[in-house]
Amino acid sequence: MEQGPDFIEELRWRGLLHDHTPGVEEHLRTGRRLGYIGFDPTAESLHVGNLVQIMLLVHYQRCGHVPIALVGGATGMVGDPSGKSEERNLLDEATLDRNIAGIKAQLARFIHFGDGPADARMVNNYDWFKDMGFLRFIRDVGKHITVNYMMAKDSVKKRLETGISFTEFSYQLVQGFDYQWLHTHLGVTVQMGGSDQWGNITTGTELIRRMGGGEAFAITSPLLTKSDGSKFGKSESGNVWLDAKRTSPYRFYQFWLNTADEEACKCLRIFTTWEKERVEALIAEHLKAPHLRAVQKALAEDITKRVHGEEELRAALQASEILFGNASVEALGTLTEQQWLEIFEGVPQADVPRGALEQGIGMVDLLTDHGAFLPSKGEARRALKENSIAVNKAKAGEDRVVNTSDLLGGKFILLQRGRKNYYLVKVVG
RNA sequence: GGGGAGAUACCCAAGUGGCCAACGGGGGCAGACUGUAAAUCUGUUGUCUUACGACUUCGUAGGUUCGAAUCCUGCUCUCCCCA
Repeated sequence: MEQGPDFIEELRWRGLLHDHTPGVEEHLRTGRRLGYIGFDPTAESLHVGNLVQIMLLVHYQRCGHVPIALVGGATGMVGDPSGKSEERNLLDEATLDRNIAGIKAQLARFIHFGDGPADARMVNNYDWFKDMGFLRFIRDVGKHITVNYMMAKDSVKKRLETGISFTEFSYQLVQGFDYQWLHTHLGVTVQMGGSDQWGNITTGTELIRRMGGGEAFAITSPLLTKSDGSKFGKSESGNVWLDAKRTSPYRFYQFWLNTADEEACKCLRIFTTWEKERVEALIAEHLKAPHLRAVQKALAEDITKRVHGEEELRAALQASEILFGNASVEALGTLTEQQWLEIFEGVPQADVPRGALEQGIGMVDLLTDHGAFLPSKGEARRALKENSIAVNKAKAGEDRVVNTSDLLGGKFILLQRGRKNYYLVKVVG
C-alpha cells in the first residue's frame, strides 16, 4: 500500500505525542489502520480547544490511515467525569441531535469523508447504544471489568471525596464499549485523544482484550496550555469557536495572530500540515526578526483559511488592515456598506437617528446615551480627558460635536477607545 | 452548648466621631514605549448635572449625635478556640 509519513514520528516532532501503548508504532507501519477519536457534543460547534484532536485525525489521514470521528450522542448523555470537579448537566436528545449535526459539518472541513478505502468516516455511538438495554449492558460489558479497576482511574479517584454519581462512574465503561464495538464491527484498532482521556481509552483496550478481541492501541496528545499555564483556546471574550456565527472569522484570525511567540511556534507545528523543513524555516525566520511575527501571520492565515475558507480569510485580513494598519479616513470612506458590516461584525454598534445627528451630538452623549458604549458619563468624560477617544481615526476631545459631516460612506461613524476598542455608529432614518 | 474575632468598593486590605467617595496593593481601563507582544513608566478606577457642587455607598434594620464606615441595639452571615 502507499504509505504516507510515519504517524508516530510525525506526532513526535510536532509535539503531539504524549503517551501511547507499546507496539502502536509497528502496528501502524505495517498496514492501513482505522483509528478513532470521540467528540463531545456539548455544543453546536467545536472550538479551538478541540482543534488538537481534529489535527490528530488530519495527520492520521495524511499518514495513510483511516480516521473515524465519533460523535458521542450516547456518551454525551452521560457525561465524562475527567477533569470535571462537579457533576454535569445532562443534555436532552433534541439538543444533542443539533449539536452532532453542527460538529459533523465542521469536521468535514478538515478531513476527507467518503466511501473510499482511505476516506474518513463518521459514527455516532447513539446508534449502537439506543437499543441496548441496561441488563444487556451489565451482562455483556460490565461483567468483564471490575469495579476495582474502574475506581483506580484518576478521573474517578479524584471524585471519590466529593461524590460521583453512578452515571458518571459508568462513563468509562460506556466509552470503553464504543471502542470495543468499533473494534469488532469496523476493525478499529487505534483510539486517540487528549492525555486526560488515557484512562477512558485504556478501559477500552482492556475491555477488548478481556472480551477476546485481541489487540487494540491507544495514543494520547498532550493537553495544550498557554505559556502562562492558563487554558488554551480562550480569549478574553470566552471560547474561540470554529463556527463563524459564534466567533467571527475576523476574531478567529486575530486570536491566532495574537498568540505569544513561544506558543505560536508550538502551534505552527501542531496546527499546520506543513512539512518539517517549512515549519523550521519559518521559525528560524521568526527568531531572526521577531517583530515581523512571520509565524503568527502564517499560522493565522493557514488556520483561518482552513476553517472559514479563502473568502473569509481575505475579509479578516482586510478588517485587520483597517483596524490595526495605518488605514486612513480616506480608506474607510471607500468601503461599501456591506464591507462595513462585515468588518465590524462583532463590534458594538448603535443606531442613531439621522435627525439627532443633524443637530449635532456631543461626545459624552454619543458614547453613553446614544451608543451605550461606555457605562457612565463620568467614564466617558474621563476617557475623553485621557485622550483615548477617536472619531473616524482622529482623536477627539470633550467638546467635539459630531454631525452629518462626519459620516463615512454616508452612514457610519467609527469610534475608538484606545487602540483596540471599536464602536460603530450607524445612522438610521 | 461556652468563649472570641470579623463582615469596607471588582478582589485583598487600611481606616475607630467631622480633614472619608474612603490610605495602600492587586486587577481593570487609558496614555507613552513597542511587534495589534512582554516588561516598564504615567494617569485613572461610585453615580449625576452648569462639577469651587449634589447624590448614593463601608453586611442588614433601627438608634445616639449638629455630624457616623467609625458609638449603641436587634438581625443575618463568616471564621477561630474550648466542650
